Amino acid sequence: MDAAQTAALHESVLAWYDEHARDLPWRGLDATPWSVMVSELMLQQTPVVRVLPVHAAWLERWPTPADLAAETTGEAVRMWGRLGYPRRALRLHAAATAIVERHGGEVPSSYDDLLALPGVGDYTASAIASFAFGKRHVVLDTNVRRVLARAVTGVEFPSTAVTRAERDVATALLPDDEATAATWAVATMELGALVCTARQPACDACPVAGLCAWRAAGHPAYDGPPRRGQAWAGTDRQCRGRILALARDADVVTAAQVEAAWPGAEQRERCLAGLVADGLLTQITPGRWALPG
DNA sequence: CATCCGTGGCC
DNA sequence: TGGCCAAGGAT
Repeated sequence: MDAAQTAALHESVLAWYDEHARDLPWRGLDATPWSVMVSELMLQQTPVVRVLPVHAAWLERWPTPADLAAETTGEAVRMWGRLGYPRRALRLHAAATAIVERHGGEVPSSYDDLLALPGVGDYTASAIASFAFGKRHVVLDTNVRRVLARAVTGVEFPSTAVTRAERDVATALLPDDEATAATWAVATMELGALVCTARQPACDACPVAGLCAWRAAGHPAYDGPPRRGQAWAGTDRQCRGRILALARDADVVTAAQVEAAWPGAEQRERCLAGLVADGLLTQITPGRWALPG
């Protein structure tokens, strides 16, 4: 993609975002870095509509990292509700503690400091630095990867893992100006979330349809390696979810309740032990468990 | 690098 | 109906 095409791509996406961006709470002018950080952890593998109410309740109860750090991890897990992957609640709590200990209670602004926090990987560190602090970073999430795969590379879906070539493409497209780069990051994500979707891309409504390599090639079908879906029925994840749901909804969970929730004894015991090992559950007395206090 | 880790909605 | 997907991270 040459300089003129890159400029056209920037202009089209940024103009589209200016017009169509959703008014999400963590994007408001009054949104704190902590609000942005909480949203990013919650949004990992979780749809926006499900995050909205939990994010609001979370910020209401714990407006700063110090507020959360002063709480028990069990309360964080309970507040997490049914967002899924509850270890994220533990990581957010641990991150809040680290922020208090290492950063005076303020969410750090540098990529490296963010990356060092629990639950913060490359994507989340880049996203917080970019969205909360206006810094210039390549923000490669599933949406951006799909947009670039289609518009630039001309394939329907990106590879399973981020490749060097893919990162090079994203880096080459990142606007030089810091503020513009930050807007570009959120704008390309939004385009992937609202228009260039995985299942039914709305090419008719796409601001870069005229520049899209995948569309120009006639929307060739994906021909890469099969993208494995995650099994669910009968897995440890389902079993763990059942058990933890009991603990969220009560002060104490008994062995009888756990047995009623999952028939297989071996798997049940393994998952129970796993939840305790992960810090999601505490054994109070033999046969009785609760969220960590 | 492959696998594990929740949950719910959609076509 | 069930596979697929949703702002990934840790190991």
